[in-house]
Order: sequence, then structure tokens, then C-alpha cells
Amino acid sequence: MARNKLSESQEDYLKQIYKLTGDGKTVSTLRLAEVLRIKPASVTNMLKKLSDSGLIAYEPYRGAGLTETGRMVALEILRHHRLLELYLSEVLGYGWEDVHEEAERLEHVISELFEQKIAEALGHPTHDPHGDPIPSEHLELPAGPPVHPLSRISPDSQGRIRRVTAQDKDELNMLSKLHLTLNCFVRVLAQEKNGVRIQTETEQYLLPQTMASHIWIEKEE
Amino acid sequence: MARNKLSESQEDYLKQIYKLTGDGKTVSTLRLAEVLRIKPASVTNMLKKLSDSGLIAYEPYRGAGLTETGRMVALEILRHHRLLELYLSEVLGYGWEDVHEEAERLEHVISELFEQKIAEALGHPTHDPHGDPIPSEHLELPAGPPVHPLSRISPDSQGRIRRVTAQDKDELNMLSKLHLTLNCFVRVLAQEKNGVRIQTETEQYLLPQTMASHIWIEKEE
DNA sequence: CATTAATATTAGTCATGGCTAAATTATAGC
DNA sequence: GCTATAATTTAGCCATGACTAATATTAATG
Repeated sequence: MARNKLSESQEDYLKQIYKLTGDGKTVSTLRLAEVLRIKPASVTNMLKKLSDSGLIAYEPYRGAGLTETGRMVALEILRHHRLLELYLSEVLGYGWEDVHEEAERLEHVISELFEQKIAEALGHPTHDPHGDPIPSEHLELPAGPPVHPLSRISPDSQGRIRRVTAQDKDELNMLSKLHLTLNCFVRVLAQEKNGVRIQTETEQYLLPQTMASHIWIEKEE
Repeated sequence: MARNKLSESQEDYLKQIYKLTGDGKTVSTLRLAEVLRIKPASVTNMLKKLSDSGLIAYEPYRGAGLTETGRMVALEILRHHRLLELYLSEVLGYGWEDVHEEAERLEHVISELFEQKIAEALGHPTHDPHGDPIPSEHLELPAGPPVHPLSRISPDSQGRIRRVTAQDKDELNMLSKLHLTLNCFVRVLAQEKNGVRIQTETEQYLLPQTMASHIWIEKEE
């Protein structure tokens, strides 16, 4: 239950555990090892430490989930990350694909004051440039509209992009070139075996499955 | 001569060595230990590592100085630090006394892109909020006017504050309340044994020796 | 239900960068 | 030049958080 300062590693673990247990489930050692790019054995070690600190609930061989304390820490980091992404993008003119990496490093070192200042400068925003919700100052998650991945939307539906869950820089860059960014309009023409045929404001093309699954639409009409 | 990424510790060492060897001299283990708040024995260890990496010239029992490579690293960090201080102060509305701590943590993690963006936003400034020179993109130091510490200026001289070398938060806060900030006008009325009697734009008082020695004046007339 | 493959954990190693205590070198006063 | 003291270095320890190799558990399959 140590309420000391956490290491950057520990913060990263908590953040990933949060992301991978959204639906109340628990996350496996292997899965964590994959996303953190750390060997499973090392993950086991850290899970024990985090468990001892009361930040996660960990049962050997069964997986890990956050405690309430751990969840708060994760949300705090997530708030830092997403505010930073938005600030880099909106205020400093970063490209869509560059914000993540920078935020990844800054999120661990900024103070509460810094957090407040940029939140203020941005007008206390609720979503980052990828549409991810930004936890409030009190760590409450803003509700968003129901969204559906482009890869599973029925033909002739249409709507606006409300979330883009691609992580890869090249993919983000590509999406941006295709005008598939936040709040853009999209109409699904057909689901084909190689992807989704879509119509944007200006163009029409076949979007590969993988990319389509990273784009979340709020349906209109 | 390893040109790998340096640790934050190593960067801190190089920065402090730079600061303490301005006049071409070398710096002692003890002095470094003091400013870094690390035990001398640990400093010796690190000096050996930095020496092996070709970043410093270190002779046991004689002290350490930067190599050209080491100097470049130090200037890069210093550039980060000072740009950050100015950005926090000018753009994010930080108080004079709060910028240092935050910059101290951020300086190690920002990218070249971040550095460029804030330098641009600030109009490629040459001095930070304390009057310290900001190394250019090519790591050249801007020249400043000749300055003299307030504690050693002859009575009836006057001029403007061009540098404030106080580090302590309370002291900076105090100076700011006394209107002794960058570019403020000051006239020395008398050097007394307890300090310096001075006249500012609006007020007159006796400034203690320690504080006076932290204030550097460009003489006028 | 026994076996195997996949997943996890344990045990032991390493580098980093702190620390203390002991030994060494430098320096200043006589 | 000798000696006391201050500064420095050496030696050895510790925590953190990675790693590999070996072992153990779980789950899946015939």
C-alpha cells in the first residue's frame, strides 16, 4: 500500500493493465509482455511488486487486474498522456503521428501544475486527437457516443469518425493522407473480402481490413 | 566514446560540470557531490564512467573537466532547460520560482522536435527568465553585456538587472515581490556591512548581501 | 485421463547508480 | 620534512528492473 512515487516502469504497467482490462476482465502475463515489449518472466516479477504495493490484484497463473488505487494511478497517467497529445497537436503543431511518442515520455514527468496549465490552455477538453476520452481532473471518464468499427458496419450506413485506434506511425500518417481523421464523414459502400469500400467527403476507395478495424464511427441518420 | 543515449544522471553530471568549469578550470569531486546531492564516493564512480565514454577529462585526485563532446551534450541540455523555463514562464504562465523544478525534469525527455517547436513559439530567444544565455540550435552561446553583482557595485552607480542567479524558490519569490526581476532598474545608494542599500523604480531598501550577490547589473551612464 | 503444447513462474545473472566504511592521497601547519 | 586533516578513491553492498534457462502449471487433444 506504499503511496510513494512510482517508477516510470510501474506507471507503464498500470497504464497497460488498465487498457487491457477495460471490460472488467483480467489480463495475462503474456499479453502484458507483448504490449510492454518485456519478457514474460520480467512481467511476473513486476506483477508481484505491484501486487505487494496494493496497486493490482494478481493471482499467479490467473492474470492481473487493477485495484481502485491502481486504477486511479492509471487514469492519472492516461490523463497526462492524452492532454499532452492534444497539446502537442493543437498548440505546438505536431503531426498526428508524432504526438504519441513524445507524450509517452512526457507523461511520467510532468507536474500537477503542468497538467492544469495545459488543460486550461486547451479549454478542459474531453477527447484527444485520436478520439480517446481524457479523464477529468477528478479522474472521471467522459461519456462518448456509441461507436462501431468501420470493419463491421453495414453497407449504406454513414457517420463520422469518433475514434482512431491505430498506433503505428505509418498507418496514422496514411490515414491522415486519406482524410480519415477525427470527425471526418464516411459512408460505407460495401464490405468486401479485402476490406471496406468507403466514400469520404471527396474520395472513394477500398480500405484494408486492418485499417478499417481501427476506425470507429458514430452512425448518423 | 560510446555515442549511445545518456542516462538522466549522466546528463545531470555533465550539466553541473559545465556550470562549475566555466572559467576553464576543473571541478572537484566534493564540489560536484555537493551540487548533485550525491555522496563523493558515488561521484567518483560516475566520473570514471563518463571518462571512459570520452565525455569528460578526469584525473584522479585532480578533478574533472568536459571534453568537446561532453561540452556539446551539456550545452544541449542547457538549451533544453532554458528554453523550457522560458516557455513555462511566458506561454504557460508559470511563476518565476516554479519554472526551474519543472524544467529540471523535462529537459531530459523532450525530443529535438519539441525543442524546435518551443524555440519557434518563443521566437528563438537568447536568454531565459533568469537572464541565463540560451545556447543556439548550433550550441553557440549568445554574448551578453558585461555585468556586475549588485554586492560589488560602487555607490551612485545604476543600471538594469540582466541576470539573477538565485536558485532557491523562496528567494526568487522574494526578489519578485521586491520588483528585482530581469531588466528592472536599480540604483546603488550605499554598500553597508549588512547589505546593499538600493533604489528601485518605486522603492528603497537594504538588500542582504547574499541576495545582492545573486543579482547582476549592466551599468548605465 | 494421459499427454502435450502453451503459458507462467522460479532461480539466478547482469547493469545502473546509488550507499557506507575503509584505505589512500594531497595539503597545510609546524 | 613530518604529520594532522581534508579530500578522494577503493571495495563491497543494495534496490531496481531488465534478462535467460529451468521448472511448474494450465488447457487442449486424442
